[in-house]
Amino acid sequence: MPLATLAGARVAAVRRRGKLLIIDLDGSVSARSSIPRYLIAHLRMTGRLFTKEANIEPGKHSRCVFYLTRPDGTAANLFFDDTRAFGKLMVADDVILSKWEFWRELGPEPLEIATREFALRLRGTRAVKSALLDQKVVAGIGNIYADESLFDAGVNPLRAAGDLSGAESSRLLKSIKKILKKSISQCGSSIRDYVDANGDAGSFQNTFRVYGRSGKNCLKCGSVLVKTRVGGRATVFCERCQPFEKTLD
DNA sequence: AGCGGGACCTGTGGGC
DNA sequence: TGCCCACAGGTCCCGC
Repeated sequence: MPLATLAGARVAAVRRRGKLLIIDLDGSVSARSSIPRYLIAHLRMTGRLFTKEANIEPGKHSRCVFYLTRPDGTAANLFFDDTRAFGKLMVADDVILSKWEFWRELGPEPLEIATREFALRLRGTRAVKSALLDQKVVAGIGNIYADESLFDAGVNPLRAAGDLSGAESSRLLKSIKKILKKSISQCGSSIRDYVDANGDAGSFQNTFRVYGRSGKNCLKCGSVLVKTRVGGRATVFCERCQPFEKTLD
C-alpha cells in the first residue's frame, strides 16, 4: 500500500517480529480506517528508524520522513535513514500480511521456542549455521549471533543441521537465548552503522568472541580462530572448541 | 531441495 | 596522499 495512505493514522503500538519492526496504526483518514494496518520496517544492514524534532532536515541517506504530532500537540519527524538502501518499508493490512510469504513462513521467536521444537526444526543436511540464518527455521538470528551462539555452544558451524544430538541442539538453543539476551541488555551490536531508536550505539560488539576475530586467539583455548564461508556468509569459529566430530555427552 | 554465486547499494579500511 | 579492491548486521533470484 502507498505510504501516503498513512496520512492521519495514529501510532497505537510498536513491536517486533524477527528482524521486522512493526508499528501498529489506527485512526487513518482513509476509507478503510477500521482495518488494522501496520507500518513495517526491515532495517537490513544499515537502516535506522528514529525520531527527531520537527525542525530537523532529512540527511543524505534519509529515505523517508513521517511528520508526526505528539499527544501533547507538538510536532516531531520520524526518519527512515538507510545508507545502503537495502532496508524496506511497507504499509500493510492483515490481507497483505497473509499473502506475504516471508511473513507467513517466519519461524518462531528464538527467545520463546521450546527445546524440542527447536530440535525438530534443525533438519536436513545443510550446515547448521545456514539453518540458523534461515528465518523460516527461527526468526531474527543474523550472522553475528549465529557465529557467537555456535561458539558458545561449542558446535561447529559446518555440521549438518539434522545431525546434532539432542544435547547439542539443546545446548545451542541455550546459547542463542543467552547471547541474544546479553546483546539486548547491551543495546545490540554497533560495528559501524547500528544505533538504537534513541540514536545510541550498542556495546555488544565489545563482547564478540568470534565474529570479526579471525586470526586472533580463541578466548577459551587460545588456538587461532579460522575464517571460512558458510552459505556465502563470512564465518569465524574455533576448530578446537567447535570440532566437526559429534560431541559425546 | 538446496547450494553457490550474483544482485541490490554505499562506504570504509587495508594494501600497495 | 590516493587509488583499487575486498568486504560489510540481509534477503532474493537464478541456474545447476
